[in-house]
This record gives sequence, structure tokens and C-alpha cells, in this order.
Amino acid sequence: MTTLDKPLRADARRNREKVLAAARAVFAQQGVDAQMDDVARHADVGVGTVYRHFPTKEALLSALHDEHFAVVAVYVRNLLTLDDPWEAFSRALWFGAEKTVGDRAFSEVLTAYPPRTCPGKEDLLVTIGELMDRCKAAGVMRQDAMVEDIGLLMCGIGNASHMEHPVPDAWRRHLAIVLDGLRAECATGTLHT
Amino acid sequence: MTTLDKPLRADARRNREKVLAAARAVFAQQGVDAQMDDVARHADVGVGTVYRHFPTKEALLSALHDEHFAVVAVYVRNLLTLDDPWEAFSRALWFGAEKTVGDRAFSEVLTAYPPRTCPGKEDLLVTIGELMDRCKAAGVMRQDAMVEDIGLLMCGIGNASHMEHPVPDAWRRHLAIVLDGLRAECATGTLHT
Amino acid sequence: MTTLDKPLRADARRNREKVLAAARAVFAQQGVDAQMDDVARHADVGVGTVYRHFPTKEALLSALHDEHFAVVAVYVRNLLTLDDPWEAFSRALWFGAEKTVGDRAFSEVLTAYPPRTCPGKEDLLVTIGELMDRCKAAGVMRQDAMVEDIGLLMCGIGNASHMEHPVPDAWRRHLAIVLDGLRAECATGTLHT
Amino acid sequence: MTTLDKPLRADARRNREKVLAAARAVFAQQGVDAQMDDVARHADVGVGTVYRHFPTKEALLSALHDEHFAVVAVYVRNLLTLDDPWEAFSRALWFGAEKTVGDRAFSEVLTAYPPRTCPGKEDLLVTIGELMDRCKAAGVMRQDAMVEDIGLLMCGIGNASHMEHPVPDAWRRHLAIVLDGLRAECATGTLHT
DNA sequence: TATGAATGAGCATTCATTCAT
DNA sequence: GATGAATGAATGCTCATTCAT
Repeated sequence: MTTLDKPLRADARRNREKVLAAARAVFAQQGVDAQMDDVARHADVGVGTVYRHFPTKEALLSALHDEHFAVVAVYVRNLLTLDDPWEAFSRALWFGAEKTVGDRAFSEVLTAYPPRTCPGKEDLLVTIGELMDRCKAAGVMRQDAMVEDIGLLMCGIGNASHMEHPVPDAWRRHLAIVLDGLRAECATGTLHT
Repeated sequence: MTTLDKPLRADARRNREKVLAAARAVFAQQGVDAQMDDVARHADVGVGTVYRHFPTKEALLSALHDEHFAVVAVYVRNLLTLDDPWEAFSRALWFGAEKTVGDRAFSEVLTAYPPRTCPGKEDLLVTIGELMDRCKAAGVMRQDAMVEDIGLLMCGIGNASHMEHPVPDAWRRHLAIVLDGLRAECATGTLHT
Repeated sequence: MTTLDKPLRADARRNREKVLAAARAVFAQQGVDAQMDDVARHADVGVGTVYRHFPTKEALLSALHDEHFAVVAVYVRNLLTLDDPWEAFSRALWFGAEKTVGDRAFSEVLTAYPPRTCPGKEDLLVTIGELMDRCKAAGVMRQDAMVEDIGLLMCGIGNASHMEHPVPDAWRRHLAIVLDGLRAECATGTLHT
Repeated sequence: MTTLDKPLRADARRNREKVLAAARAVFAQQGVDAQMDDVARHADVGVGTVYRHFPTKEALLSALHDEHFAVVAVYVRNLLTLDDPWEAFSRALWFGAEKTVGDRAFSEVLTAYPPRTCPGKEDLLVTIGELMDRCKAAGVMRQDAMVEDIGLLMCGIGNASHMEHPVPDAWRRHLAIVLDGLRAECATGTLHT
């Protein structure tokens, strides 16, 4: 009784996972312009199967998007138990970035208009907001930082991560710089409003 | 030997400019997926004319890319005359960002593989490198910052600038945070190598 | 030897009827382009069950076609007992038309090539022929009318019945005009041969 | 200055005609389910050319529909000069039927919902109405006939014309019967309202 | 045997590029 | 040289039919 809508036969669930896994890989590598046929090929199923589980390409991309946020939201929620607020906040960003870089499609979808919302995203926003409040209360984060800035910063890191850079995994440098820029001692002025 | 490769009749040059201007506007707004027909329409010429000046869509996009870097490179080169190195460096980034945000296609092209190079980009890299060296020598920039990081950071700002954010022109917040993160006093650790 | 070819378990027969009933409704409303899945859904069975009883969509449509003619043939055969030949003939057409209009698929199948034949159709043709002979003998039907004309006329009424018309059930007007046109006194010339 | 919207280059107009001619032939023979690729092949052009002139399949079908009515409307309008009203009316139907039979797609489109309207159709309705009024005034047509009935009757003839019949061009028999049924002396009752 | 998930050929439509005018 | 019509490979999606469960 855990999931009331459609128990879903074992093989169907298995195929759904195969499709999702393939879509994850294909869209991550090629971006949103990857073809549905390619997803099907990678999943080793017919296109029809892809469409049985996800009625449109849009729906498949959305599922990936929502899943992404759900995973991150759960991880970050667990960080609320940490004592050190900055530790919790920075771990949240390191985790989120790690999941974002190397996923071309996810970053692309993030900039789509209108922006897509989902439970995980809303939950994440709340949790990140809480972590930021704690950081500000502890005096370790600049007071003018907004929770919405985090999306911007992470989106930037995700997109930029595909550029060439002499240092491998250069996104770690990018994130480290951004994190430093969010610290209280670093604020040299007030952010644009 | 001013312009040896192509005398180029006056009207031809005029058309080339019209096409470039239209392409700038169209690709900036719609991204690299904008259609060549749309560019032609905006330029008020036939597609054939677009293709006469730029053999492929790729070539047109490249021209825009190169021109973008050329403009920024010239601006930044002039900043070398400033006494305050941080002032010069930050002005470079503010200028570069302002040109980048609102140009969907440019940010997208930056992440393409293989990365496109051009005189302006190389020149800019050199100049930015010089500005960074001065900053580091003056002790106002973290020692582990690399010139290649700047491309990453700017690309991130450009891409993220299209996201929704309660504050208009939120990219200014983004850049301000990044700039703070690059300052010497902010370095809390060593960047990943 | 009542039903030698297939004992057919009770539940199987029941399913066959459910499928036929659903197909009747669905194809009547949507025409031959209705989907097999839709038929299955209306029958509250899986598509597999539909295909167990009817190997192809074509076969299912044929079954419907044959059944239609069988029903009409039986009805019309009973009209042979009527004394008034024109009464019998016109009742046949009224009955046939009533069954045809509102069944999009049936009219469509009638115009398919090659034309499908079936016992009911052949029987009906014979009976209608007999009724027409009686009418002609009684001098109430034009001598040059052929039994094959009736199929043409009825097919026309069936197809046209889906058109918009200010009068509801306008097919009744259509049939009335056709019937008048078949009467002996109306013949103003000889029909094309 | 005859046609203000788009003079249309000579070759373009030629291709437009080729496409229309091919579409006429292909849709007439195969019905509305014929493929755009097939139309293109028959026209000896690429599909892109078909789509340049007609943005969707629907638009192409509509063009054919409208053209059909335009041709008939012009012909019938000229019949207004005839003295004999029945002669004029019957000639209108003979002409309309001749254009309709053998055009599978046209008959199919006629029964589509919602019904498509076009100038030719409206003009034709008016003209047919006028011819019918004259017939009724002359006492040669049943008083209860409506102009809307004519569409029904013609649609029926068009659809039925594809059936098998021992007499070639059997639609002529069909139309003759219908015409007789419309004559004043034939009315045996009042048409359903 | 019933089910409905899987298959994949088929189809309308798009768009970078070519080429006749 | 300029024009914009023509091309056709590519792509998202459908649906009759098959087959594993």
C-alpha cells in the first residue's frame, strides 16, 4: 500500500529504471538536444518503451530534473543535524555541485523558462535557507546572501564545468572561490538589490 | 597591406555588418538554436546573403564569438594603464560580465567542445594574466587563482544570468560574490589542483 | 454439431462478446481509425485478449461488418411475408439506414477495396432483389433499378449522415428523397448503364 | 497589381501548381491518409517544398477543398443565365458530382467536424439556393427540399462512388435517382424536420 | 489464458544548406 | 552578388502487433 497508483509489474519497473538510467547518461553527456532514439538505444529498449513510461521528451527531462532535486534535497536535509552551520552549508554545496557538474542537460533545464518547480526543489530551498540562517546567526556568512543566490551560483558552476581547464575537475576551484565569497569576512560591499 | 585578403565592395561590407548585427541580436536572445532564416529576416536580407558571408552557422557563431572577445580584449587592455591593480581587474570582470549576460548564445558557445580560440581570447588571457599578477604582487588577490579560472567564473555568470531571481540583474550579486572570493584575505584554503 | 469448430469456454465466449460490443461502440463513434487499445479499454480487457479473438484489426472490423449484414439480412428476410411489396422494400431500407447511420466505421469499410463479402450480405442482396422484383412486378418501382444500386444509395446515406445539417437526423430526409426517386412514377429517364 | 500579397516568383508558382496537382491526384486516390512524402514524390519535389507552400497537411487539404468549391461555385453561378430552372439545377448537380466522385479525400473532408467553410462553399450555397427557389416557383421541385440537403446528397454520392458496382460510373445512376426524388411530382410525403 | 508492456516501422514536420533565377 | 525557393536528412511521437509474465 506504499504506492497506491499503479503497483507496476516487476519487468515494467525494471525497464523504467533502465530508461531513466539511460536518459541520465545520455542527457548528461549530450545535453537536452540528445535524441529519444539514442536514449532508447542506450537503454536497450524500443522507443515505444521510452514513450510508454514518459509521454514526451519534456516529461522525461522533467523526471530527471525532479529526481535530481529529490536526491539532493534528501542529502541536504540530513545535514541539518550537523553542529557546525558552515560545515553543513558547504557540504550541501559540494554535494549539489558534484551531482550537477557533468550533467549538461540538468544545467540547461535550470535556465529554461518558465523555471520548473518540484517538491525536491522547494524542500531544498527551505533547507538551504535554514542552513544559511544558521550561518548568518553564527556570523560566518555574509548577511546579504539570499537563498536564491545559491541556485544562481550552482547553475553557473554546472554550466561552466564543461569548459576546458588545465586543472581537472576545475569546478572544485570554482566552488571553493564562490564559497569563500559567501563568507562573512569577505563581504566588501553590499550585494546589488 | 591593410586588408589584403578581400577588397570587399562597399555594399558587401555593409551587408556583412547588417548580418552580424542581426545575428548578434537574434543569437543573444534565442541562443544557438536560433534559425539562420531568422537571422536573415532580422538583417533584412536573404539567407543566401548570410551564407555568402558566413559559410556555415558555425562560422557565423564563431565570428560573433571572436568579435566578442576582441571587444573585451581591447577594453581590458586599456585597463593596464590604471594604477590600482584590483580596480583594473574588477573593472575587467564587470565589463566582461556585462557583455556576456544577456547573450545566450555566447555562453553556450563557451562550453562547446572543442573550445574555440581566437586572437582576442588569447590577448585577453594575457592581459587578464598580467592584471592578476599585479594583484597577487600587491597582495590583494589569492595566490592560487589562475587565469583559466576567470573564464570558468565568467561562463558561469553568463549562463546563470538567465535564471529567475527576485532581484533584477542578479548577475551583479553573482559577480560581486565571485570577486570577493578571489580576494587574498578570503582564501580559506588552497584551490584544488 | 451445433458448434463444431470451437467449443469455446464460457468465459472466452463472454470475452468475445465484450470485445465485439466495445468495438461496435468505439468504431461506430470514431471510425476505422479508432485504436485497438481504445477498444480493449472499453471492453475492460487487455489488448492481448482482443487479439486472441481477432488476429488483426482488419479481422475485427470484418467481424463487425459481417455481423451488421447478418442482422439486417435476418430482419429483411422477415419482410418477405408482407403483402405490400413497396412497404416491405421501404421498411428494409429504413431499417438498414437506421443501423448504418451513426456507425462511422461501417460506412467507411463499405467503400474499402476490395469489397468484403459475407453470407449476410449475399443473403441480403438476394432478399432485396426479391423485394425489388415484386415491386417492379407491381409497377411501383422503376424497372431500371438494380439491386446493386441499393448498396450505393445506403452507403451514401451512411457516410453523409455525419455532415452538419440544420435538421436533426437529416438522413431521414436523404432516404425519403432516395426512396421517392426509386418509385416507378418518378423515373424521368433511363439510368446509365 | 492583380494579386497584392506576394507576386511569387515564376518557378515558385510553377512548383506550387505541381504540388497542388500532385496533392489532388494523391489525395483523390488514397484519401486523407495519404502521406505528405507521397505527395512530394508525385510532385517530383522535396517534402520541404510542399511545406513551403502549405505549412501543414491540414492546410494542403484545405486548399484542395477550397479550390474544389471555388471551381464548382463559378460553374454553377454561370448556370443562373439558363432559362429552364430544372435544367440549371440538374446541371449544377451533374457538374458537382463529376468533380466529387473519384476524389476520396474531398468526400472525407466534407464529413469532418467541425465543417470547413470557404468563400466558394458559401457562394455555391447561395447560388444553389437561388436555383432551387426558381425550381420551386416553377413547380418542378418539391417544396420541402432544403439547400442543405444538396450537400448531404452530393456527399453521399461522392462517398458511395468508390463502391463496386457492375455498371461503370454507377454514380450516374445514383445521381439520377436522387434528382428524380427531388422533383415535385415525386414527393410522396413531407420530409422529416 | 489474460494481461499489458515492448516493439519499431511509419509519419508529420523542421531547418541547415544549396542553387536556380 | 543577392535572393529566397528547394532540398532531404533528421526528430519527436503513434499505434498495430507481438510476447514475456
